[in-house]
Amino acid sequence: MRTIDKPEKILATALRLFVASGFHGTPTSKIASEAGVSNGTLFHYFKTKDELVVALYSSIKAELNQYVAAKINEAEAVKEKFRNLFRCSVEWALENKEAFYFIQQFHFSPHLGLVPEEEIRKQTELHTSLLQDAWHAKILKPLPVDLIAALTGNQINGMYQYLTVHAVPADDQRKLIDEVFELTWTMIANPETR
Amino acid sequence: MRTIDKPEKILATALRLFVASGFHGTPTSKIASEAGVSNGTLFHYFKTKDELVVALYSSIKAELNQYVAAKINEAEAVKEKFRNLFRCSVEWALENKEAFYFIQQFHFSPHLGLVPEEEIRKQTELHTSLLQDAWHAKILKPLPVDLIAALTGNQINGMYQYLTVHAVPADDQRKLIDEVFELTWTMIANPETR
DNA sequence: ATGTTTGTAGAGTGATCAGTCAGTTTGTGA
DNA sequence: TCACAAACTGACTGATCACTCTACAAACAT
Repeated sequence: MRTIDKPEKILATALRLFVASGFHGTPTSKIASEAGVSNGTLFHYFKTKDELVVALYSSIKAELNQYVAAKINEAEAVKEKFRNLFRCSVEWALENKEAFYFIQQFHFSPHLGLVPEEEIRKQTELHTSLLQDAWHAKILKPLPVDLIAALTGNQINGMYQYLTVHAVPADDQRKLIDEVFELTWTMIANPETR
Repeated sequence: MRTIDKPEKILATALRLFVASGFHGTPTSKIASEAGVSNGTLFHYFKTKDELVVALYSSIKAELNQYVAAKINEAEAVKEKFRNLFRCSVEWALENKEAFYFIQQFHFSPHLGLVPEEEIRKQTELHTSLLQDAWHAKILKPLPVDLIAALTGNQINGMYQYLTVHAVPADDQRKLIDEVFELTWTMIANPETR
């Protein structure tokens, strides 16, 4: 039982290879060898390749959620919470480009259907509860909550996409992110409530 | 030379299967048989599987562009053009869900790198020229054009995502799309210019 | 008619890959 | 010290797949 972290090493290697060549494009044998484990070991920890893919998705989502949740709770006011959510998500995405890319890749793949309903709910709980609260407090425009969720989620994607293809100095980057957040907030916030 | 439209039949079948099972998840043999052609015929028209995937992407993009371009030119004012662009894109996506899903799937796959630079430019020409014009006329906020492009593009995705999971009556749908467009426009338009 | 090109078929092939298995090593508890 | 389990190995396998090849048929040209 020499293992320090074989499953994690496998997941990390799989992430790198999946992003480079796609799920089906990367053989399990390559994942195993590049992770420094044998073929058998990989299947010892993950019964099937699909299970590996899903496990990778879940672990990445969990990490992202943990990261964001911590920062959100630092804030008091709802708007601050949203700002932190926006900021953190973008920053995390920029610091974990492969992981963020993988999430999107996974989202547009048949593997998404393999994730149990309950897990999906858990993963989105943070966002939904925040949105629900804000909506009930009439802080948001009278639009469907799910629509607001979809729009804000995609604002993050847009911000991320721009910053990945256009290198921007760190200072300007922060400013830009906050600027775009303000635009987003104006878009979804009810101007009548203060 | 019995062919009526075998290449198109192949592309249509490939689209359906790719969306259902992913690129690598669908064998060329299945595409051929479900399209009603032989295995050899498929490779007669498309030298490799990758070429088929890229050809499918190009044809879909071309179709979308043609559809949108026609409607944009109906409008005079810049804002109307943007509105038509937004409306059409969402409507096309809803009427061609598989195709729109495929575009995204393709975008987050290694195949994207196989599309020649020039083709990509052609495909985005419509959007970029429209944005460039608006930006030079100072109609838009003083933000990088590419950022505005990324944000608006993702607004369309968000709108599409919401409407695919929440069935909405056609009338309400139109209203909602226009409402979200107004929000988007407020977000990117320079309030000082009329 | 005759040759040539183009379209179509489908059996065949070599390579690849997910997953297995029989066996070895390493740690653990009595 | 020994028994037992869990971790680990890598050769192996059966299936699958992208792509080829040979053969034939239809259209067209001369």
